[in-house]
Amino acid sequence: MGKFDDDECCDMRGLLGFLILFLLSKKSMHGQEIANEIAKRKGEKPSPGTIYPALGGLKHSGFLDEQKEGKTIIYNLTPKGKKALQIAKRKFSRTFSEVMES
Amino acid sequence: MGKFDDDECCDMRGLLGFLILFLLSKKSMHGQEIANEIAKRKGEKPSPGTIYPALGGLKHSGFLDEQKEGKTIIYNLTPKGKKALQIAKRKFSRTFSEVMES
DNA sequence: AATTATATATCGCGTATCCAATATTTATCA
DNA sequence: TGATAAATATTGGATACGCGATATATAATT
Repeated sequence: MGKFDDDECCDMRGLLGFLILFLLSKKSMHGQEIANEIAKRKGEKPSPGTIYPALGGLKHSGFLDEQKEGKTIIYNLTPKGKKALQIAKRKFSRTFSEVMES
Repeated sequence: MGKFDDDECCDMRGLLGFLILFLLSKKSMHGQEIANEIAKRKGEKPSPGTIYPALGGLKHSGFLDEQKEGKTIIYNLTPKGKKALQIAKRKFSRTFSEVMES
């Protein structure tokens, strides 16, 4: 039936890769840290089946590199990732800048 | 086979419904006007197969009502739509507020 | 009235997104 | 060492997203 419940619209899918790149641009982190940062912002923690494929995709595209550290894997932005983030940020800002104000 | 080309990341899918609600909160519009507003921001005009189903979904969820005016259909936010937008805007801002600054 | 243009509607398709469940690896602790 | 916990990885499935193509309705033009 209805795509949305009650007074909830817009499940805010998408932009996960973008958000990950942004978070990593501020601080290198491992997967669980990233998931927790996202949880702080969106209210829901992405499941393992969400976060790790997303990280894998970004890595596969050359935007991230890894640095294994015992049990965890620290992700960093590559230069290509930084460039991609800049481009995406411009597009994001053009699209949504007005939304923020109010 | 990489999901992203070259230095493009994050195709910015999603949030179309949210963007439509936001645009309609500023001004009642018909479908093509909305599509053009989105084109101005995102750089690409959503196709008919994108915009009309999106509008239909929002209407079906009770967030919009229509007002037929000759050839066009003017969409307005319902009270429920306004409320949903407020909720979504809070979530959006919590998630992405830091991205804007820089 | 016939043609053309514009707005809206719908269908089929491919892909992305995300989750739940499960498995695997590595660390820590009893 | 053996058990537990944490981080990562993978798989399968449901849903959403968005496009292209096509179809319909209404308006404007001739």
